[in-house]
Amino acid sequence: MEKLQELYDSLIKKYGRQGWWPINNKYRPGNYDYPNNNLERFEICVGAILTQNTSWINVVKALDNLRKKGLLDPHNMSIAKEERIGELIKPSGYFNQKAKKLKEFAWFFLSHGTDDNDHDVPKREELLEIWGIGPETADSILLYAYKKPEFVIDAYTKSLLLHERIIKGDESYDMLKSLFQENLPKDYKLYNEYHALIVEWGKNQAKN
DNA sequence: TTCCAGGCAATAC
DNA sequence: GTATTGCATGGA
Repeated sequence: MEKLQELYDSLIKKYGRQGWWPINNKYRPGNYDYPNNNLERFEICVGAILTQNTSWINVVKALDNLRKKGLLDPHNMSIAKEERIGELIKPSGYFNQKAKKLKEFAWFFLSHGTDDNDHDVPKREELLEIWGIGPETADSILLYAYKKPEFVIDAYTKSLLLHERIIKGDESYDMLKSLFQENLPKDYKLYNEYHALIVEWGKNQAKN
C-alpha cells in the first residue's frame, strides 16, 4: 500500500505543513516540539473534547472563554461547577455533555501528575474508560498532547479513502487505523501532519 | 430555512 | 455486533 505515502506527498505538496495542534489559536508549521508543559498539554486535550462533531471555529470561542476565566487549567477545571463550565463552552455546542466530559477528564489528567516533569502518559485503554472519550479523541490526545504515534481516524479520513477508492466504506475505526499504521513509518510527526492534512482536505471538499 | 461541523453514549434491533 | 437517535451552537 504505497498509495498512502503517495497520498501524503500529494497533500503536503498541495496544502503545506499545518502546524498542529494549535495552542492559543497559534499554528506552528514544521515545529513538532509542542506541547512543552502541562498547561499546553491540557489545552490540547480540552480542544480535542470540545471539537467532537463541532467546527473548530466554535471551539476557539469556547477555549477563549475558558482561558479568560482561568479555567483552561486542570486544577481550576476540576473544581469548577459543571454549570459554570457549560456557560463558558456554549459556543462549541453539546455544552451540557461536554462540561461533564471536561470535568471528568480534568480529574483524570490531575491523577497522572501535576508537575511538568512528573506527568505520566496515559494508556489508550484508560482514556477509553473515561466517560466522553472515544477512539478518535483518545488517539488525538495521545498523538497531539503526548506525541505518541497513534493515527487519528475521523469522518474526513473515511471520506478521503473512499474518494481515492482505497476502501469500500464499511471498515471499522480500528481497521482504518491499522491500514495507516501498517503501511507508514511509525512516526508521530508523520501521523501529526497526515491527519491535519486530511482535515484540511476535508474542509476544502466541503467548499466544492 | 435547512444542513452540517476535526464524536460519543445510550438505546434498539 | 450493527444501526439509530439525542446532544446544541453558529456559520454557510
